[in-house]
Amino acid sequence: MPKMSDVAKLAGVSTATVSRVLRNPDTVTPSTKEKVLEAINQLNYQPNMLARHFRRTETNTILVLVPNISNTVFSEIVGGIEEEAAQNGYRVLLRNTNNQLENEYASIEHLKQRQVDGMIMLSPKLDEETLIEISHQYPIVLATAHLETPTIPFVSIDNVGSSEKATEHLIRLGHRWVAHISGPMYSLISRNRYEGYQNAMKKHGLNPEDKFVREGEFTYESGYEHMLDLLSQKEVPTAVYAASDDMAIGAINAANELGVKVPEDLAVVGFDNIKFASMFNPSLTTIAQPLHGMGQRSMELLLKKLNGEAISQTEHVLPDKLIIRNSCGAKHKEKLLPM
Amino acid sequence: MPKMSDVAKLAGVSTATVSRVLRNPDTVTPSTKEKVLEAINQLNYQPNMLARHFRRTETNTILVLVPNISNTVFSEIVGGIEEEAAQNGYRVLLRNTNNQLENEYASIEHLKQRQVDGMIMLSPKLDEETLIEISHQYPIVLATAHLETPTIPFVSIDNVGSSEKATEHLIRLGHRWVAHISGPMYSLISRNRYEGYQNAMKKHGLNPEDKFVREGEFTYESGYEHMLDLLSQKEVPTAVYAASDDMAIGAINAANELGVKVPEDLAVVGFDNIKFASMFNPSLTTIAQPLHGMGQRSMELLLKKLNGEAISQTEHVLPDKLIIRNSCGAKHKEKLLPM
DNA sequence: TTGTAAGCGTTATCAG
DNA sequence: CTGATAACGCTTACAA
Repeated sequence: MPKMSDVAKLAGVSTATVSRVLRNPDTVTPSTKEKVLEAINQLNYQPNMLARHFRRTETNTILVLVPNISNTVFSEIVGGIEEEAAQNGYRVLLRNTNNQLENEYASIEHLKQRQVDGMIMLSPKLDEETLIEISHQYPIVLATAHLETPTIPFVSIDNVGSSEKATEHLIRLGHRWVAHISGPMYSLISRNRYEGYQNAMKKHGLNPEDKFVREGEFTYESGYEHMLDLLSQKEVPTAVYAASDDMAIGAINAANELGVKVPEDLAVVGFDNIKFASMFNPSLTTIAQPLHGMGQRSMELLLKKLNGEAISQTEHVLPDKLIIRNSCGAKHKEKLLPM
Repeated sequence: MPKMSDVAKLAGVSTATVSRVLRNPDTVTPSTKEKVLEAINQLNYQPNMLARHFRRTETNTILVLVPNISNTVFSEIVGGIEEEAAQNGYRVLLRNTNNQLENEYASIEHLKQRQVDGMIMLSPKLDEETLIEISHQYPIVLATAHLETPTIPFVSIDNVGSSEKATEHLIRLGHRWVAHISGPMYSLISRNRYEGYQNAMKKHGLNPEDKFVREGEFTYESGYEHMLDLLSQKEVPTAVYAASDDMAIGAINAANELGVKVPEDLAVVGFDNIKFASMFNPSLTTIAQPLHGMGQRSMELLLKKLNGEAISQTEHVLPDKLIIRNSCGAKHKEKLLPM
């Protein structure tokens, strides 16, 4: 494995010059640059990044913490991050936390030990205090996350508003008994989506009764179980808004299991617009987040942090969109109720 | 940021001793070890991994190349890898190739530049020659891949046999016109699965006609398109075996689109047992690969390579399983035809 | 514009 | 069992 001194020797220059050719080519005379490049070629020299990183205490690599790599929501965000990173000479490495808080915490080690220069956390589960503490020491950005006190840059959508929109869509289709299967309440996102649901209900003079609200875990299984439960009551909802597509699909399958037809007997709206949402039968009406754009924006913010630029705005709320497909029954109806 | 020399000074020992406490605690007297640990604690010292890695020319990190992080097949394999890696003090970083050959090739840089010690490639697209060349220089292992010449350790299932099993299952349900939507033929896996399909057909005296075979790309869209095409012919298959669940789901939706009921009018079998296979309507009959186990095994093999142990066996074929659900119609039939 | 030389923080070798 | 010291390969003042 040839080293820089080998190249220097062959080119008849000093290692300093070789280093300059590699990192500041403009500060070197074309003719010597030529010689050096030729030597590099001849020896098939590759800089030892371990040495370079050590010397410069930086890696040009960022870490993305993904709760669950099999969730298309996250993989699309990662796509946006990678694009922006590549354009700026950064590498992206992913770490799957498997939704384990401990893994999330453990990944700070990568930063502490300087394996990566910065980190983007997708839907972090760590408490706000801990996050702020980390952010105090290392460049981090959050995505699909929301903070009470936006001291750390984060990228998100308006979860309250989008939830309101989703719920209102069901109400305008004539439903009065709209149920909600929420995400876990320890997550601010879940609380926000719940809040949006409540807002919409109240706005239309409906009472968001406890018997129609269930706290799920964003998973298929929890959607399934809670729907079985909701449908086993004396009074049964005619519509349900689930805070994730996985839960919405679970809910639909539970309804089918009980002979309740979707969307005829039960209208369903999900959240996320995962890849499977359009493939499922019935196709899912859902809220789409601008995932790619969210990834890009997060990386832009992280780049600013890495370059020591000031970040004037920490709260980045991007626009979402209600995508109407078949599960809500809108395509069966002639028209919606007025707003 | 305290360094080792700070700890040494505080503990009244040399840096060599501190280093020993950290890496070979048994070679140090308990009492001095105590002192050192206390100093470490007091200073909240964290070793600088960049320096350590540089010095030792190793990172204790491996890279997993994933074609598509949103494919549950891969995420489960990664789960197995991570488990095995963690037990052996290794970190796992992922890199999404997005199915781009160029990204796959580019990721060799991580190895060249020593950012990681080794690599596991999931379903690599690079040609065998290139792979062997890489393997000659760096520790790599392949998973869900198959080589003509098994010079590189790889973990796989018996794609021919499992395909045969899937096709035969349809034949035993009484189908004679069984179509096959394959993966791309540049991939050996696809060719193997196609071979299995052919074997089963011939074994039962059926002619695997070209008009019933289509080359897809493992994607939902390709399954959808090819099924539309298959069903638009004069003679129409009554069963289809798709080489991936994504394609099988696409095929089912295409059939539905044309008013062809699954499984009543068309029996479908997929491959992979992705998470959605059981959630879909109808639930998918499919071949399940022991994904977690495959991940584990790949990491075991990579560990051997990293430790310089000899690998006696390079070909690792794990057992698969046919999972019978609703899409094949077996649950409607009284009994299967004899083998 | 180029070269010299001093580190970066850790580990490994060799004495003691 | 412990300490002194020389690397590891690269970058970067500083000097020429």
